[in-house]
Amino acid sequence: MEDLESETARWAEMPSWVLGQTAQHGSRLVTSAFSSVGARGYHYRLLATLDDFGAASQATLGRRSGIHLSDMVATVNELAELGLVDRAPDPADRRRNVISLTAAGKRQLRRLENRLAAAQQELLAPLSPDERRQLTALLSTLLEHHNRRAGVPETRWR
Amino acid sequence: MEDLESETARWAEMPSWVLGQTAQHGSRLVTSAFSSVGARGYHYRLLATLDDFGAASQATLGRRSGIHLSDMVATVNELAELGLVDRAPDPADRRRNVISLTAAGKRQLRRLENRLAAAQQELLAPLSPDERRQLTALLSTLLEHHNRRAGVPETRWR
DNA sequence: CTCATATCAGGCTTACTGACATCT
DNA sequence: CAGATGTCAGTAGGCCTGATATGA
Repeated sequence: MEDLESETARWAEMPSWVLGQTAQHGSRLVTSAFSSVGARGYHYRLLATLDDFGAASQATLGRRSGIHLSDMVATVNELAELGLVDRAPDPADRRRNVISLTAAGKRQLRRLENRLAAAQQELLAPLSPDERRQLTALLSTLLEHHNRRAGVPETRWR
Repeated sequence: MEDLESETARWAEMPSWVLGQTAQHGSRLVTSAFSSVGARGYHYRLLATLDDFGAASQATLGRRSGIHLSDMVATVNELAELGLVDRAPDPADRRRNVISLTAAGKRQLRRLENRLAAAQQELLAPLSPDERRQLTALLSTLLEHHNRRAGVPETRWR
């Protein structure tokens, strides 16, 4: 028999494709989880960074969160307008703004983490606990390898 | 000791994050592989679809390749301008354009597949053959599950 | 009339580039 | 002076929504 059954596109077998498509599903789940409370990825990352490391300048937050300085501006604008963070001039360095988490911001962060956790469950639903460990282990190996090659600075402090 | 070693952002442990970041590395590799011969993802997908299933209308190609009709226009424009595909009116149905692969298009497709294969190797470099199989198996399980839930029509013929 | 086809205009998110004025 | 900081404008790719004109 020939290949009468080539129902599948040839690229559908490429690891990069399977990886990318799966990641897209994950991304969709997370994005819609966030947007259900009026947030997007950058919002969560910035709020979580503030909660983890405390108030800081935008440049520092950018280094800690991996969000570009140029995108940081808009992100802080949006969160500040929602009252989730506070932007105040740094008296010690007049170039800087000190961004801090508000009480409302903390509450929103809690909500986002709940939604995020639920999204993880949904994403991994078809896998057993053991398979989940295998998957994240394999992915982590790849990620670490490529992060090193690309010289990605983990999380930086200053 | 407290958590002096929380060098890692909290979201860095989320499966969706590890998955997404890894996919991004894969995407980067593939994108740069394609762009090294002046192409992008949609170009490859359309050329491969034409090679697999033969000439067809843009609407059909959209269904087969998963490329949106609205993006199909631009993709065909670009490929036609490069002489990689041919766009001709369908005498049987004056609404349709029949898109076909040219000899140059076939050559470009060969190039793209070579680059793509190399990118796969680079992406999976740190994994053993066995680990690669495990990874793609796990990812495929997830992908199939979520594709079903989302009602993704595999590859369609007409 | 309804449906399919092709087109155009636009949006979205993440990531990133460059320019700029300001301050250290 | 070099360097850091914040801001603004704009790009790219992939995905998607909508409106439109045409023809089956």
